[in-house]
Amino acid sequence: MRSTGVRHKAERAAIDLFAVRGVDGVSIADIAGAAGISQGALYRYYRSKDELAAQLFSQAYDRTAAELAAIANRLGGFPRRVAAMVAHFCALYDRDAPLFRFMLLAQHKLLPAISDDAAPVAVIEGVVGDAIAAGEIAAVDVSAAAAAIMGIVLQTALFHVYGRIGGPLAQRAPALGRAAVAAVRALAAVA
Amino acid sequence: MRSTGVRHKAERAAIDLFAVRGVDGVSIADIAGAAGISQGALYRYYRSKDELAAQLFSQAYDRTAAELAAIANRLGGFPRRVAAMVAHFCALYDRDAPLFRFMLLAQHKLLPAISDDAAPVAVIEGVVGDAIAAGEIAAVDVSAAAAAIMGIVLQTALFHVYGRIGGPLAQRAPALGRAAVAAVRALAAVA
Amino acid sequence: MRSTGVRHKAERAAIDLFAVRGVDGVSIADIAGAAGISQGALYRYYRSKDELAAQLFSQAYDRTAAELAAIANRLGGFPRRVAAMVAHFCALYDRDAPLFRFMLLAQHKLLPAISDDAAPVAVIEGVVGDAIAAGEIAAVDVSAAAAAIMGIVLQTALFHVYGRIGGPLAQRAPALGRAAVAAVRALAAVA
Amino acid sequence: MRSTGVRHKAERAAIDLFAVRGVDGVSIADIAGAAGISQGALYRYYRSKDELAAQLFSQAYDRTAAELAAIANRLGGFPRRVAAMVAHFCALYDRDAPLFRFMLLAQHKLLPAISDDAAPVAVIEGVVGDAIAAGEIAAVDVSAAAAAIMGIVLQTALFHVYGRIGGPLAQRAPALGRAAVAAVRALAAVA
DNA sequence: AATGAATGAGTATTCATTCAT
DNA sequence: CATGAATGAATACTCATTCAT
Repeated sequence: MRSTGVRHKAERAAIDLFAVRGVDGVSIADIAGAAGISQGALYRYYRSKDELAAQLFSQAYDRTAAELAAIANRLGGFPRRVAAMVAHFCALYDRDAPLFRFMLLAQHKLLPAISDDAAPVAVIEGVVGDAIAAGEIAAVDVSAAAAAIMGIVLQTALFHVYGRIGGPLAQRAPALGRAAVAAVRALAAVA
Repeated sequence: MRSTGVRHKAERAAIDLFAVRGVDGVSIADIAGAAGISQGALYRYYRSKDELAAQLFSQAYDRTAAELAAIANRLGGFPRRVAAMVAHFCALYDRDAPLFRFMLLAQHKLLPAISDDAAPVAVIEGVVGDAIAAGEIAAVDVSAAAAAIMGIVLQTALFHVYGRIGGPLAQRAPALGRAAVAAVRALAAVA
Repeated sequence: MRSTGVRHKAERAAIDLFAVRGVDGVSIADIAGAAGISQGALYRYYRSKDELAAQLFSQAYDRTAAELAAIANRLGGFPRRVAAMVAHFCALYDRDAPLFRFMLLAQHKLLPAISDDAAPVAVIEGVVGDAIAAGEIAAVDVSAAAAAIMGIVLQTALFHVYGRIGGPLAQRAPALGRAAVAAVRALAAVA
Repeated sequence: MRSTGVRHKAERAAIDLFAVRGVDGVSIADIAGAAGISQGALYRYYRSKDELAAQLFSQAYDRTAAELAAIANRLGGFPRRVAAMVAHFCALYDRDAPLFRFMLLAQHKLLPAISDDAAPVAVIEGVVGDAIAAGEIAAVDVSAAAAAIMGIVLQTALFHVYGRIGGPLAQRAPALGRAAVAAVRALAAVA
C-alpha cells in the first residue's frame, strides 16, 4: 500500500521540476528519475504528462479558490478582507514556493481548460463587488480591481523567485495589503 | 536585399506563434510554415530556435528599457514619471499584443540569461529611488515598489489577454498610473 | 477446484479478442479485463502471452485433426469422406465462429511452430491419397488437392465472417462438399 | 531527387518484412534498418506505420482489381475468364510472393477499411453473375461462387508459401482454372 | 541565398512480465 | 492461489538541425 508513496513522490518531483523548467521543459524520465520511481508507474496514476500537470494545477487552483472564499466568508470590511487574502497568498508562497511558481508558469497553458467560476480571481472580484455595493469604495470595474490586487502580490512573489527581494513574504503581507487597497481606491477614484 | 523580408516574416510568425503556444510549444516547422519560408532559411539568421526566441526577447526587452529610460530622463516628478511609464506599457500592449504576451510567457525561460542592469525593472527602480531621494515619497524597498508598479500593469494586460477586460489599455492608463502611485505610497507608509 | 474457472474464462476471453483484433492486437490487460481476472493470474496457467495463443491454437488444431481422422476412419468412398469433412468444418464454424476466425488469423504466426503430421491438412491429403490408390480419382498432387478442398471451405467461412454471405454454413455444406470433390477431379483431369 | 529512392526502398523493405512477420510484428526500426534509411525519413512519406501498411495494401488491392476487371472486359466466356483471372493471380504470386503473402496476412486487419466495390472480389462476383445471366451456368450465390474460386487459388498460394507444394504457380494455373470452374458448376448444381 | 529532404537523438506511452502481499 | 502495483524494455513518433543541390 505504498501506492500513496509513489503518487506523492511523483507529485512532489513534478512540481519541483515544473517550477524550474516549465511543463514542456520536463520529461517523464526527469520526473520518474527525481521521484525515484519507474516511468511506467506514473501511468498508473495519470494518463499522460499533460494530465499530470493539469491535475496538479487544478488541484492547487481549486484549493486556493476555496480558501480565499472561506476568508471572504469569515471576514467583513474591504480592507480586512483584502489584507487577509493577500496574506494568504504570501503564506502559500512561503509554504511551497515551487508550487506557487509552477502555477505562475503553467497558468498560460492550463488556465484556458479550467472553468472560471470557482477561480481565485472570481472570489477577489466578488470581494470588490461587495465593497462597491456596501459603499466602501467607489464604483470600479471589478476585474480591473482584481487585476491590480493580484498583480501586486504575484509580481512581488515573482521578484522573490528571481532573488530581487528576500525574506519571507509573510513579513511583507501587511504592506502589500495596504498597497492593494490603495491601488483599488485609486483605480476607482475618478472613473 | 529582400533577405530582410525573410528575417522579418520569420520574426513576425515566431512572435505570433510563441504568444499563443509558448516557445516550447512551437516547432521550427510551424514557424517556417506560417512565415512562408523554408526551415533551412531560418538557420541563416539564427543559430537555433532558442537563439531566435532569446533574440526576439532581448530585443524587445532592451528597447522597452531604453524607452522607459528616455521617459524618466525627459520628465520630472514621481507621479508624472510613473504615469508616463505605465502609459507606455499600455501603448506597447495596444500596438503589439502578441509581442507583449510573448514577453510575459517567455520571461520565465529567457530572463535568467539577461543582464539586469539595462532592464525595464532597473529603470523603474531608479525612478522610485529618485523619488525617495527627492523626498517625494517615504523610504521603501525600491524592488518591492517596482514589483507593485509592474504587477498592476502586467496583470491588467494579462486579464486583457484572457478577455476578462476589454477595450484599449491606453484608456485605462491614467487610472493604472494613479493606482501604481497609490500602491507605492501605501507600501512606503509605515515601513 | 474452481481454478478451472479462471482458466476457462481466460481462454474464452482470449479467443474472442484474438478473433477480432489478432494476437498482437490484444494485450494481457485486455484479456484479463474481459475475463474478469487479474493479469497475474494468467501467468499461473501460461508462461507468456504467446504460449497462451500457441496453446489455444494447437489445442483446436489437434482436436480438429483428430476429428477429421475419425471421420476418415469411419467412412468410405472419396465423395462421402470429403463431404463429411467439409460438413465438419462447417459445423465447427457454426458452433464457435470466433475460434474458427482465431485459427484463420493466427495460422500465419503459429502454424510454423507445429508439427505437420497430426495436422488437418495431413488427414485430407491422406483421404486424397486413398482415393487415388483406390482408383476413385486420377493421380493428382495430394497437397494441391487438399489446398483446393480447404480453400473452398475456409474462404467461404471468411466470406461469412465479412458478412458477404449469411446463414449457417451447415446449410451450405452439401454444395461445398460437391464443389470440393469436383475441384479435385478437375485438378486431376489431365495432369 | 533520390526521394523516389527512399520511398521505394522503404516500400520494398516493408513488404518483405510484413510478409514474414505481419504488420504488428514489424517495427519502424526494422523497416528503416532493412531499407537502409533513417526512421524519421519514413514519416516524410507516411504519417504512421499503419498508414504505410494501409497504403501498400490498398495500392496492390486496387491494382489487382483493375487488372482483373481488364481481363473480364477483354475476354468472353465463363471458363476462359475464370482461367485468365486464376492465371493472373498465379502470375502475381510468382512475380512478387512477399507482396502476395503480405496481402493474405494483412487483409484481416486492413480490408475492413476499404470500399467493397472496386475490390477483386466484386470483379469475380461480376463474372459469375454474367455467366448466370448468359445461361452458361445455373443460378448460384455469386459470393459463394467467388469464395470457391478465390479459395482454390489463395489456399494453393498459401501451401506454396509453407513449402507444401513447389514450382511456379503459373504451371498450375490451367488445372486451378479448371478446378475453379468445376467447383462453381458443382455449387450451382442442385441449389 | 534558399530549399527541403534526411538525419538521429529524444519523448511520451504501452505492455509483457514479476513479485510482495 | 490470486491480486495488482511496479518495472523496464520496446515502440511509434517528433523535431531541431544539417547539407547537398
